[in-house]
Amino acid sequence: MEIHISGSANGSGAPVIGEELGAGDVRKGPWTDEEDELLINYVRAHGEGRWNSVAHFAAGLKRTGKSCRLRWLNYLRPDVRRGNITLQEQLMILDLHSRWGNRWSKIAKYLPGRTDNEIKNYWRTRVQKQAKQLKCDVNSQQFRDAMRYEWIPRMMERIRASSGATLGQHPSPMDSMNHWTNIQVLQSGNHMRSQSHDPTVMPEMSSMTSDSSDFQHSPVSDFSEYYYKPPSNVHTQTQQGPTANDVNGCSGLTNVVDQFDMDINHTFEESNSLWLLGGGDQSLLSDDFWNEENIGFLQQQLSDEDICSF
DNA sequence: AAGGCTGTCAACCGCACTTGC
DNA sequence: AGCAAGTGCGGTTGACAGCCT
Repeated sequence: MEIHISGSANGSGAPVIGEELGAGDVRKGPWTDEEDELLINYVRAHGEGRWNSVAHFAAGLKRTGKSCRLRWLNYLRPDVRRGNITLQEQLMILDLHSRWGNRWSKIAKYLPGRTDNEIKNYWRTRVQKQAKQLKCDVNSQQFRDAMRYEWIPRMMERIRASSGATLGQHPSPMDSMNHWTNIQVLQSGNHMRSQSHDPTVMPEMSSMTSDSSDFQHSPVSDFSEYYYKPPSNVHTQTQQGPTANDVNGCSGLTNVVDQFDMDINHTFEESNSLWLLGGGDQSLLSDDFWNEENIGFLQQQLSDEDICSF
């Protein structure tokens, strides 16, 4: 058995009692500065990927390939952003999660510099906490409705008030959000809330593939639930809920929504660098939507039976 | 001051998927 | 087609800092 005393892997400077080395002399636990340096040097020399070769090429780095990959992607990568999740990012996370569910890596692709791990942690520590505080399940229809019809518009309003002047001349995610919200409001009155859901069940998502599903709609978002358009080679029998036609008799809506999906993806990509990296009001950088004022407001909204009465 | 509690976040684990043979 | 190795992803855990009593 070998005990390691690691350095300040988390920047705290506090010594961390190391852990036992496994059968293969593999180290676990917090990374030391020396290990970080070894890994950085390895990536400089060999590039990303081939993580299982790290232990071979980086002498002294007794980590598994998986551990090295994780350390690099979540911490050492030069473009990793640190610090508070901005209001815009929070909004983006709420929106994308309502569409895709716990597809953290997919969501992370729309938040430059943020890792799936960071977003996942944000969701668990902030959003789920607030859902608990509001006494509703994070996957419940109630919570999703509150998020969609109250929280997101409210966040948009705040962002618009703070950054409208600087964002006004460019397409922004806010424009897409408005587009999206408007469509949903259009639909909300007559159908969506009348559907029965099991609020505790997160719909199965295993049928989705990673990249080809970029423009698919996850059943997690009830908006997409009704307008899900599976790939032509996929049978639709497992798809729950009525089709767009069933719901509103509007055969063109699926196309409208598909077009919107392309819009929002395009817009996000185009504008991310602008509005995330300084295009907006910098005062929002450390803002947090989950403050007392907003939570109080939301509690009030949730206490009303018909929270989307428009 | 000390112990307990809570929130945050880095890291690990297990499983699924992909790729090469 | 089947297998193994490599990689990616999401869930979970554990360490630590800060707050509370």
